[in-house]
Amino acid sequence: MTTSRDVLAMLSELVTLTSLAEGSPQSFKVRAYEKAGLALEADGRDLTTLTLKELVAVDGVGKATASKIIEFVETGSVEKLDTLRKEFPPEFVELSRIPGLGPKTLMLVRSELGIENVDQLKEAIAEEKLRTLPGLGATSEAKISKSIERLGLSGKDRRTPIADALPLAERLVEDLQSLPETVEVEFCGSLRRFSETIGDIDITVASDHPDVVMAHVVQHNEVADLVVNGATKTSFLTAAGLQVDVRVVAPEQFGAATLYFTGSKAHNIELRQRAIDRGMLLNEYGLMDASDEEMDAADRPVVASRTEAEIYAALDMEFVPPPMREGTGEVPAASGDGLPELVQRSHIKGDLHYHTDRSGDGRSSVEDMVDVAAKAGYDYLAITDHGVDLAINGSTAEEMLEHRDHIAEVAQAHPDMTLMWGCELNIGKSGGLDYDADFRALFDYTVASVHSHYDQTIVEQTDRLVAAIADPTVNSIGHLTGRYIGRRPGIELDYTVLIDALLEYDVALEVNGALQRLDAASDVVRKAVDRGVKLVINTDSHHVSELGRMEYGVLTAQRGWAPKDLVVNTWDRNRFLEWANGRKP
DNA sequence: GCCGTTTTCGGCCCGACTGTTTTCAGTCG
Repeated sequence: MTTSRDVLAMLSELVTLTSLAEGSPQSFKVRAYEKAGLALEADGRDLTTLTLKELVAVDGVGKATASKIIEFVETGSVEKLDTLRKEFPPEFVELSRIPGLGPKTLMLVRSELGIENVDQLKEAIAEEKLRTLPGLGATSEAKISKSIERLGLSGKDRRTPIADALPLAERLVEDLQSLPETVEVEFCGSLRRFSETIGDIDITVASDHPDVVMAHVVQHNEVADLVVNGATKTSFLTAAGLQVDVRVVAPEQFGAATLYFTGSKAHNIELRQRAIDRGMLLNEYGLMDASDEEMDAADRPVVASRTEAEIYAALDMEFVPPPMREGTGEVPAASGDGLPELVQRSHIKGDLHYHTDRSGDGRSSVEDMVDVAAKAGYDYLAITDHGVDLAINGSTAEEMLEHRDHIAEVAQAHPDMTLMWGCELNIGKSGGLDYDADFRALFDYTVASVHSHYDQTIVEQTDRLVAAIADPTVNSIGHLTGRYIGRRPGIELDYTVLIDALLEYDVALEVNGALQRLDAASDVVRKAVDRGVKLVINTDSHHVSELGRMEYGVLTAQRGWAPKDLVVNTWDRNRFLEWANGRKP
């Protein structure tokens, strides 16, 4: 059966192969496919059910792309794609993954040397044949040779989980900040947009002394291999094969630079188009008045450049928070009807998925966990240690009752905070939950989550979740798919059915702030938000050091366009408690 | 391939770095 994901994969392959055929990834045809793919992904509807007319109605999708999608859904293949596949077999396409080897050079080595795969390319390099081609020399040959060696270890399509990239980026920013010549530093790119996997780390430095900053970067102990080293830009690979790009700009250009390097590419293109429509030019150095076309680019009067906020304002737009900058409707929204009132970290009034050492995997005492929550300024807190079904980590009914008394004691020391005795229920293979229904009903608050049986069909998994959602003792669904980003994919679900159930039973969907999880994922959050599903942002803390995850959960929710009012733990205490008690049998 | 207060053609975001040239093409983001 063809799915939306298959359609998007088909378009993605069309992008790859067409950029070879056109000789440039910047070709307008390639960009058109790319744009159509992004637009359809953001659309969220089941692409296999849309008519030609409905497809063409999507901004960025024309008749040609729409016809290909219909052809694909009806026949399982696309003639144009089949033709391209014959021209560019997989082993040849594999060559395009080599960094530094673009479509032009690729077609040159194919036509001149008959190279069709990596082995033949290696052979040609060994025989020093590449350097004989026009535009190439011994240096290029050596560079390509090196790129082949690290193929798969680094480069174009290797993604790093955010949990690995964020700590490194924070260390690098801190290090660069310590230079006296540095005015400001920020990591940008997909990391700042809080994408769950990162292609490379982009760092923008504001300084009047780019030479000092570049010299400092080159000698940094994280540098395993220098890729690029210019006057204002240095790129290097870490020992783990992650690429880091550092760019230096003048302090008065910092806003334009961070805006540009944060992207996304699609967001930037829309902003630049908006600038052009207003007789201006937007690049990484600023927003310039371009009404005098004769004028040298360098002489154009700067309209805004110091901060991102000034640039958005000069483009007659609301400020767009980085997590929303994906080119999925945020530019028109920020220029017209307005962005939603996004949830912010400062709105959060409580954590509702929170462990203590009552759980086998908890590592801090009730006293300490409650203490740090109180210091974080929360009005309410649900202690949700594991239920009995999670054998190693869970607690029996008797242990849970003792735990309740313990929590009540600790609560006396925190009169300003409502402390709830809760539970993280385990969703069994077919949707069963811990204890019996009467006992479950005793808890002040529950979060139900999947911890096992990851290998069932999408229908079985969806049924299992719906069964849990329908149970009147369940307040929320925790880490929806059980994924670990980059390590374990998580269960597959029918989101239409899932969202219907969440709405019907008024159960909140968790956005789990653990960096390895960020579950529900931002695209699922956006689907849920569109339908008005209630959300809850939690840390799933198991230790007093993990409360910072709330920020990560908030950023993920922002990527899903989550408005404050749909997030139940932004509500004041009475409103929240009324909702939480609403389902009690 | 897509799009249209210049609507069926002629535009389409913008710049740094590198290696090869000696003014620029290719690649990348």
